[in-house]
Amino acid sequence: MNELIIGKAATAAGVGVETIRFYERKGLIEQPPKPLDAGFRVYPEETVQRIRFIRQAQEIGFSLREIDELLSLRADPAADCAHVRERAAAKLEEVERKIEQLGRIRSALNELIAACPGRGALRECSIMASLITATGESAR
Amino acid sequence: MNELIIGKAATAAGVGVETIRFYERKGLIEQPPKPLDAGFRVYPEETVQRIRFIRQAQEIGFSLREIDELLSLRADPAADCAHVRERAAAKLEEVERKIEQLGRIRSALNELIAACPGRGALRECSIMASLITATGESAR
DNA sequence: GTTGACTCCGTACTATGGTACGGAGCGTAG
DNA sequence: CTACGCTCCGTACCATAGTACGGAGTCAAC
Repeated sequence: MNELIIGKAATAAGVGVETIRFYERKGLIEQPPKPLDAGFRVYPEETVQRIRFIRQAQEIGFSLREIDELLSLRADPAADCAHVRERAAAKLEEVERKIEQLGRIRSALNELIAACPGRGALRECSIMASLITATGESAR
Repeated sequence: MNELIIGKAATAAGVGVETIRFYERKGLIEQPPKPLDAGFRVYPEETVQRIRFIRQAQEIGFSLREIDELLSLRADPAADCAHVRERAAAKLEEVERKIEQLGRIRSALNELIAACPGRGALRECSIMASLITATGESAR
């Protein structure tokens, strides 16, 4: 059969088997029930998506705890909408701060690359210098 | 005197004294020389900037090792320009990937907030759902 | 000239996010 | 029907990024 047992799910998601089990222990993903007739657990495709999301969210600086918070944000008609909205707005602000900081680093990198055009005349320039000029911050 | 000894530098940078020492051990910041006449080390203002940068870079998912790499990127006329350029370009790509992923999460959060407008009619909707529709990804 | 706050330095401990290991059970191919 | 690969589960170990602690020295104020 071609069912998504743990090893295949892991491969599909680009992680190791142990990582999936670790996320299960942490409550980040749900452990599928063990078939009653005693066999191996089968994972839904959605779990693979979920793991991929977890990894990407980690890359941009969210901890597993924060990722869990993100993932459990859901606008359910039955749930407390205002509360969800509030948390989503807070996360949104956080995300926007990150985007801004990344934008600054991007500018600094671009400046650095421009200052060092393969070969030719070049002002001396470091990331820190670019960042300081980029943010307009100086002696204080 | 109002010199930037470690405690003041730490306060100014928003970290603990131990964190500064830790970064020194890791080579992320330079330990200022101890005054010959035996006293406390004095930190330049630049170190405070540097620590602030380190913290911000951490928030967006760079490890200390990567931050060290970022910080040591400098276009020095005397240095190997092509090599610096190459590493800067690689970092830039990484930064751009992060910005994209953050953008997707931002859209998903906005969608979630829109789906849950304080009170009223609402489609059920989770971050994962938003992300999947946002990225156009589906069954596969 | 001693007290109190702080530095200095080494070592130890902590939390997070995994990774490795080992014994027992399951399942399919030959 | 058995050998091999995989699952299952627990426990142990690891790297990263700090945080805490303790004893000795320093500085500044009273």
